[in-house]
Amino acid sequence: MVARSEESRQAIIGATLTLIGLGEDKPGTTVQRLTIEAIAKRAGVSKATIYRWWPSKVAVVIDAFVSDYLQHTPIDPALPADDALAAHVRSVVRQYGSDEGMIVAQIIAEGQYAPDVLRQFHERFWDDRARVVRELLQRGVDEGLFREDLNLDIAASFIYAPIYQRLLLGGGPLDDAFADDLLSFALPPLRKPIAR
Amino acid sequence: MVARSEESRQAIIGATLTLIGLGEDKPGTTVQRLTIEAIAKRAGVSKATIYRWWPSKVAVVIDAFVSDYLQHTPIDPALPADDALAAHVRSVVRQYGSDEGMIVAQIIAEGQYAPDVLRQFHERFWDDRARVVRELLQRGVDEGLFREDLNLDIAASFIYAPIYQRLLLGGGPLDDAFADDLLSFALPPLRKPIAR
Amino acid sequence: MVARSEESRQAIIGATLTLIGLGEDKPGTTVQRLTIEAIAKRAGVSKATIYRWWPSKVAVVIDAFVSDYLQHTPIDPALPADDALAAHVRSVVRQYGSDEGMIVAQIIAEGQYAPDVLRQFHERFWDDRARVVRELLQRGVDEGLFREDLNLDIAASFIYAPIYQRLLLGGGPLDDAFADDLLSFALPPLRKPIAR
Amino acid sequence: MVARSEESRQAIIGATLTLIGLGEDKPGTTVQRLTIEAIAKRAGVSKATIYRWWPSKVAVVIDAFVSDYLQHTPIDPALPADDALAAHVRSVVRQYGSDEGMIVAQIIAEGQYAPDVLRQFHERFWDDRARVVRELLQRGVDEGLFREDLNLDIAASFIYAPIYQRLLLGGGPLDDAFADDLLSFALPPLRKPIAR
DNA sequence: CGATAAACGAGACGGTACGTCTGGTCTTGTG
DNA sequence: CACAAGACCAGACGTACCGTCTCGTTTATCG
Repeated sequence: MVARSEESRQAIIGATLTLIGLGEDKPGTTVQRLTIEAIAKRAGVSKATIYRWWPSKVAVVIDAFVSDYLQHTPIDPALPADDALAAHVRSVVRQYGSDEGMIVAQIIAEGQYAPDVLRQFHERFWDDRARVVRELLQRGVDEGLFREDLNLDIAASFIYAPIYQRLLLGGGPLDDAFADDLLSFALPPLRKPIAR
Repeated sequence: MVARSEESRQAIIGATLTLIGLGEDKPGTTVQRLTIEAIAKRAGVSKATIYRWWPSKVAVVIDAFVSDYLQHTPIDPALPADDALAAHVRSVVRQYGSDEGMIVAQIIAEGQYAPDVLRQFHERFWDDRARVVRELLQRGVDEGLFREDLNLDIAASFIYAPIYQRLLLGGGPLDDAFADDLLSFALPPLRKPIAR
Repeated sequence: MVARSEESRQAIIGATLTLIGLGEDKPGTTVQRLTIEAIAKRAGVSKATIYRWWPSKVAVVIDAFVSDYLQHTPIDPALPADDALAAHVRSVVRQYGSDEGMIVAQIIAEGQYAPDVLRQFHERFWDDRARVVRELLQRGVDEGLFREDLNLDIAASFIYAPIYQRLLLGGGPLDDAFADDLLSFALPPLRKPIAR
Repeated sequence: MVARSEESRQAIIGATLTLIGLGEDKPGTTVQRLTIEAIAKRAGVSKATIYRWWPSKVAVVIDAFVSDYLQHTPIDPALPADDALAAHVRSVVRQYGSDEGMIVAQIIAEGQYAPDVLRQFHERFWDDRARVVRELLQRGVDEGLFREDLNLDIAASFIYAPIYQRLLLGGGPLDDAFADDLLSFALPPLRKPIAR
């Protein structure tokens, strides 16, 4: 018995990142045009080795992206919940406005054809972030900033919705101005109504 | 000079709809797996004829979908603006919950790799609907139902955002319950604050 | 009824000659790569017009070649038959060593696939020349230079054979040296044996 | 590394022979109409496999013809040189009068457009036969049958010339009568002049 | 410590589709 | 009504990848 070669794994992931334009050098294809053959060639690895360990090229892309590239957009526990949420949203928007956004968009695109890709996307991207935001919203409720009847799931999900919409459908840049528009639309209904 | 053959056009569009699962018979592939070769074969048409009139398979799909299939989700002018909006949202959600939604999702997916697909999507799907909703929102403002400082563009866009999110990212069914959640989240911030 | 357009005919023949590299300008394709479409385009003529008057592209080539290009290699009646034959052979060899030879070779090549092309070749190239040579051989017999039991048909044909062999199979240049080799091999057996 | 599949090679060569009409079954196209796609289909082989190992369809044809089909027309060392030559010529003429001749003619035809085809023809058909005939002529000289000043190259080449002429230009059948005509024309000049 | 079994590179293989090209036919409108 | 313009069907072209497979070759354990 021989253990899986960590060297090969790294080579494959590195080649993949380079090929989709996230590495040092800059070939820069799309996920659609990325081929297993190209990864194998650039990684100096046999096609069979890739097929042995990943079920599809998208799986390699997700693996590469998550394990070696993804930067987290943490939430500042020192800020009040509404400000922390605003900061988080701006950070996410900025992240999705860069090359990373394009890859995420392409992964979601591939997910339209492969349910397990979408599942992977949820497990490795979405769930963590949604949970963090849910907790933040709960904190806001606890702090008396947000209304008590808030449906955390729906709220957390809908705050992100316009970001993904713009990422996937376009219609304008993912920049700070957009983040501000988003916040000015989505924050008010979260707030506790002013006592009257 | 010889005019374009309407017969061929119909055959191509019909074959395309059938192949992606929207026709009478039910082959039912995805847009990704759909091939020009298959369309040509089923339409009894030469590949060259397709390439002559459409730049890509996605262009054929959009054309087929819009011109022969798309059902409009009209807005009832007799209802008050808020009720009309609610009815419209429920209608759109229901539409996207069906086979049509899958095709829209796949078109958007292809759009991640071809900017002009996304542009086509905007021109032939989005713009009309966004305009209609904008007008509806304006009517709501005029009727005194919605707040006067409403940014119509942003509002119209963000109302749709959760629908596309669920369509593309999953996370639950596109059904009436979802429509209600969406409305209960998105409608309140539109309303004119009750005079205090 | 409108008469056949001589203007079109000339344009088609001119375009064809140019395309196979015998015209003023020098595109220079082979007969194989020559297409009716290209002829039509360059002649400013519809494809249908060509198909109406010629059965195939090779027919156009033969027509163009024979009617507007072919140079005759006449036989000098002032010379003794053996010298006249030698001059004629040198002239033919020189002609076949040029661009014309390549076209003849290509016409013969096409003739392997179309019997009527070969027939045309005989009728419009070969028969005249063979007859002329036969007459020359007869003259040689009459003049007492050539043996009386000469089979004129066979002799005429076999004198040309090495020329076509070299034209079609290669093996060396079609130049004066070759003509001399040919003559020194083929002339002696024609001659009347020296009385012994 | 995996070795080349002899099975595939055989299938391709067999399919090719059948398609050009030399196999058991009898489709019988010409080399011109023969397509790589048809070979691949009939051989149950991928097009890529053919392209991997042969540069063109004519290369496949030559390979198939030479390696699996070509019959040698040996020279009988027991006969005197002139009789052996006559036997050889009759044998070659008979061979070229059959289906094999048609294929050879078509290969030469293709050679007009591809120099390397002609080169292959020389290397794999011509050179051997020419050498054998040269040796035979030499033997004839040694035996005192043929003249001592014979240019072996030219003589060997010119003996074949009328055969190729009739093969390629037609003008009559390649039968024994033709072989006899050829011999009665080409043999005498080879012979040593009778001492006078 | 030598056998053995997995992991690996290399790449051949049967397939499928690509987008381009040509052939030959047919249609329409113009001079 | 001959013609140009060119749309059309048919299908081959050569290329690129797919995913599977068989090769040796190379380790790393285990008997």
